[in-house]
Amino acid sequence: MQLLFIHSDYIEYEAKEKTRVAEELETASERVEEALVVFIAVEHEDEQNVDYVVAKAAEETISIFNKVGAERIVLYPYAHLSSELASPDKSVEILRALHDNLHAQNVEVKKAPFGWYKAFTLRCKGHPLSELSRKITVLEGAEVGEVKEVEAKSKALEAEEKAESQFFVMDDQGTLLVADEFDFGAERANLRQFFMYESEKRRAVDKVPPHVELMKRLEIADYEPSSDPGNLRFYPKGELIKTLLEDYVRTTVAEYGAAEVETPIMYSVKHPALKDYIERFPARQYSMVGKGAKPDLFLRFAACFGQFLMSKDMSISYRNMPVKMFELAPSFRKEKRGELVGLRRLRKFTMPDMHTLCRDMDEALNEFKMQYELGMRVLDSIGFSSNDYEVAIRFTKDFYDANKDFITDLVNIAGKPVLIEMWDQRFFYFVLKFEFNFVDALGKASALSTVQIDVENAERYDIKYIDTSGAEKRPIILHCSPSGAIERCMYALLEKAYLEKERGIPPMFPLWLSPTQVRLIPIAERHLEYVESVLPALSGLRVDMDDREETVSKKIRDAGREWIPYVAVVGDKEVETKTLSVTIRGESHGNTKKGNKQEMDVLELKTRVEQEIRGKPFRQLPLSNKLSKRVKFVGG
RNA sequence: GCCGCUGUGGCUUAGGGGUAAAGCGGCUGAUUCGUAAUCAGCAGAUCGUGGGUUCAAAUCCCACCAGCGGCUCCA
Repeated sequence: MQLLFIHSDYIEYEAKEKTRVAEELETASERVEEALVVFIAVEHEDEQNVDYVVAKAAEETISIFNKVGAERIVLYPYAHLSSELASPDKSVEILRALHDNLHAQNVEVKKAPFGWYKAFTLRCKGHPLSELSRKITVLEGAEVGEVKEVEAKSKALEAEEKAESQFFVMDDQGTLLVADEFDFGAERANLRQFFMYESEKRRAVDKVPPHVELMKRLEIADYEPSSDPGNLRFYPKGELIKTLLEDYVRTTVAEYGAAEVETPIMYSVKHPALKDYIERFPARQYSMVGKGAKPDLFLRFAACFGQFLMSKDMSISYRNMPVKMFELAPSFRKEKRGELVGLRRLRKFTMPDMHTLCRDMDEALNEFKMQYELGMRVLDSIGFSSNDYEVAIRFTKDFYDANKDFITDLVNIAGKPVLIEMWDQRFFYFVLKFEFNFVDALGKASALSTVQIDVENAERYDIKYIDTSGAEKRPIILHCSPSGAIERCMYALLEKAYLEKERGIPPMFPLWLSPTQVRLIPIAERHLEYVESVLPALSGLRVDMDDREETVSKKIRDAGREWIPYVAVVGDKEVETKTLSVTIRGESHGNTKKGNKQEMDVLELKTRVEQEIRGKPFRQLPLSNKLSKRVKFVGG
C-alpha cells in the first residue's frame, strides 16, 4: 500500500465522472478544513493480508496525525501512486476497513469516493512534516516471500477461544467420569500421561528426544540446514522405510475402497472457500507470491481442498455413495519454529488423506466406525499394538446427547479407557473426531490415526449429490488419515524402540520395515565365496553381507547397532554342513542382550522370514549388499 | 514468532584472550579372526556465518543462521 500524507489548510473535492469501478456516492463534493489528507493506493500484494495492512496503515496514519496536530483525516483513494493495484473490490474493502478502524479510534475521518474522476484543490501547510509518504509492505523478499504474521484472529479462532471444553475418561463399561477424578493407577499411567499432556499442554523436558539421535545414527533422516527448518533429508534407509509405509497405507486404503487421486500442492489464496481455512491459521501458511498480477499461491496443508474442489465438479448419485477418495499427500505447514523436533513435527510431511462423502449422518457414523477399526488395523500392522497408543474421542455436547450409544460402542472397540473431550459448541467444521495418540519417551503426545465428521465443508465447497427423490443434497464428509503422517509413524517407531530398549528389550523395527532383514557375516576371507553363493537363495529378502576386513566381534556389534533382525555367521563349520548360525534379535530373552541363536539351513531361514513379512509390501535394499562397498551417510 | 541454552576435523566431545586436544570414522600396513569395539602409523579443523573490541579472538561483544528446550498451538 502506498500512502501520501499532506497536512492541509483545506481540501476541496468534487466527484465529476464515474469510472467502471465507481462506488456509490455519499456526497458529490466536500470541503474539509485542517485535515491530514491521506492519498492511498491499495496494491495487489495487500490482498494477501488485509487485516495486517489495515492495522498498519491505521497505525501510521494516527502516528502522523498526532505528530502534525491535524484536526481530522481525509482518506483519498489515489490509484496513481502505484502500478500494481489491487482489485477494485478489495481496494474498497480495505479503504472502508481503514476508515472504520480510524473512526473507532475517535478520530474524525472522511473518505473521498472511490472510482470517480474528481476535481480537487488542496492547500498544503508547507511545514517540514506536512508532506510525508509511506509504503506498507506485506512481503519480505522479492519473488518468494512470506506473509508477515498478523495478530488478527479469524471468526473461527475467536469461536474456538470461546468454546469451553471438558475432559472425561470413559471406561470400557461406558461410564463417563470427569478426567480429574478418574483413578488411572499404574495400569493406565500412559493414559494419564496423555491426559496431562492434553490438559496442561506442557511438560518440562531437558532432553533431546531420543528419536532424533536415532534417526541420524541409523541413517534414516537428518536436518537440512539449507532448506527451511522442518524440511528434512531422507537417506536411503529412511526413504526405504518411508516408501514401505506409504506402499502399505496405499494398498490398505485401496482395499477399503478408496480411489487414489492426485491434486495440486498449491492453490490460490483468492478462492473464497479456502479463505476460512487460511484465516484460521494465518501464520501457518507457506505462501508463494507471484509477480505482478499473477495469482498468489500457498502450499496446501492437507489434501482437503484438492479433493473437495474435485468433488464439487463430480456428479454423484446416492447409489454411488459412500464415495471415497485417497491421496498420499505431501503437505506443508509453516509450524512455529519451537515446535519442530526431529520427525515428530515437520513443515513438510506426507499425509495419507482420505475423504468419504456420505449420504447422511447414519451412513457417516457407519463409515466412521469402519475407519476407526481401519486405523487400529493399520497401526497394528505398522507395529503399534493398542498398548502403544491412547485413544481420544472428541465431540460437541449436542452430538453426544444424540449419539451416546455410538460413543460407548467406540470405547468398547478400543477395549480400554479412552480420553473424552467434550465441547459446549461447535467451533470448527467437525462434530466428532477421534485420534490414536502415541506418547513418547518424554511424555509428549502426538496423533497418529484420526477421523473427523465434517458437517460444514460440503456447503462451503458446494458439494452435492442427488438423493432418491431426485433432490440435491449436501453430503457429510469424513476426513481420515488411517496412519497419520508417514514421518510421524517413523518417529513413533523410533521412540517405541527406544522405550523398549529402556525396558531391556533390544530395539528394532518390525521385520518388514527393517532395511536389512538378514545379514551374513563370514568369519574369514575364505568364507566369502560360500556366503556369496548363498545370496541368490535368499532373493526376495533384503540381505547383505559384511565383507569388511574386521573381526567377527566387530561385525556382530555393528549388526546389532543397526538393529538387524537376523544375523547369520558363516565359518568353516557352516560351509561344511551347508547351514547358517543365525542369531534372532527379536527372540532375545531374559536380561541378556544377545539374541536367540539357532542353526538352520538357508531355506529354513528364508521361509521363516517370508512368513513373518507375508502380506506386507516389499522393496529391495537400495544399497550395495556388500558392506565394504557401502558409503556412510552419517559419520560415527 | 517470542524467551533461554547450545554450535570446535566426517561424527561425538574436551579446552575457553597468546593461533587447537582426544575417541570414533577415513586411509596405509600388520592380523584371517567363532558372536557386542585387533594392533600400529598417517591424513584431516582459520572452532556455525558475518561484523566489532584487542598488540592478539575458537575464547569477549553485536547481528544472522541452525539445533535443543520453554511459551503458544497443531486444519
